Amino acid sequence: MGRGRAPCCDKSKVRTGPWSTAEDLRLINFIQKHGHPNWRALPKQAGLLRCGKSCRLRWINYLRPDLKRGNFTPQEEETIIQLHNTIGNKWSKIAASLPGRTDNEIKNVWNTHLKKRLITDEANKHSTMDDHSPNTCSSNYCTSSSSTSISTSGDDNLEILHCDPDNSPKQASGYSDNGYIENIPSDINIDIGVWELLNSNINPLQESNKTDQQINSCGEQDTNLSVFTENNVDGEIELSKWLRLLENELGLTNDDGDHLRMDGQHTVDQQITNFEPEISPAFLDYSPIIWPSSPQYLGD
DNA sequence: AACATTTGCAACCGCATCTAA
DNA sequence: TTTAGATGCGGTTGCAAATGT
Repeated sequence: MGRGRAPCCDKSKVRTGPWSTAEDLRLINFIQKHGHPNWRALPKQAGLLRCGKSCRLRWINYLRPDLKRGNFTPQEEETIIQLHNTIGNKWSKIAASLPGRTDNEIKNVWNTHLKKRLITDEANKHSTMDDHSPNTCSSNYCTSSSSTSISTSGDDNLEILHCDPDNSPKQASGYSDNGYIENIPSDINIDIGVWELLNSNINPLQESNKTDQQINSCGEQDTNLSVFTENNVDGEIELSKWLRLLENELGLTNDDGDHLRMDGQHTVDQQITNFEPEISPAFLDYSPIIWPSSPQYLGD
């Protein structure tokens, strides 16, 4: 161990920053097909202009199908507090005790909520000892500035992965200055679509006249992306077609099938098109998926 | 309404550790 | 056993959204 550390990649040749929908789909597609035996080689094999570490992080923290989403339950928070009290900042160890949660997520929750809450509770305890006033700040996420209570539903907020309009993302904003879309309409729910599409049972290309249902944000129409299977020899072609369907759903193409930026302008990204011309440059560049993973995107 | 500040979290960085040749 | 590359991990940062003034 302890060799001189070689750069993990040539930073000038990789993309950084938020992942686009197409990048996510391409990563998902590749891992579904091939797994991830070698993260370093994966970006090139998958046609992604990303560092292997970035791909790994994206998959582990965001795209893995077994991830839980939504707020932490009081039980989970209690587990984190107890384990942190025992082993400290061993986030991966703590995450191992919380199935579906990532070390990064736990770290963020600790730093943004739990640590502050413990400090507040400690302060309250001391003040209570002074004036014997009841501690009214026992609810979760009750910080000094607000009292956003979290859902305590028994199914750990898994409802957000289904078609619950009340829990759909209220807004997802991108970076208009960089060409990212300004807003994703809340009724698109791309977050739901991806995994439901991946897990569903009807080949979209055999059922191509059912586009509306296939890419339906609610995923109520069962679909099967056979493009994601090893056995499909035309997988890449089918994937391209499927991505086009998805682009249509997202409004990334016009009626003629031309690729559009979300602002309606045509666009070309030569770097990306060099990899796979079938994939819309607009799609690769201008549509970051915003998953409903954070309380701010959830309904009241 | 406009601006400033705070919050929350995805993503990045770099060191530690693991693994295979 | 040594070495180099790959992966894991924890700290930190950047930025959009939320909130306050």
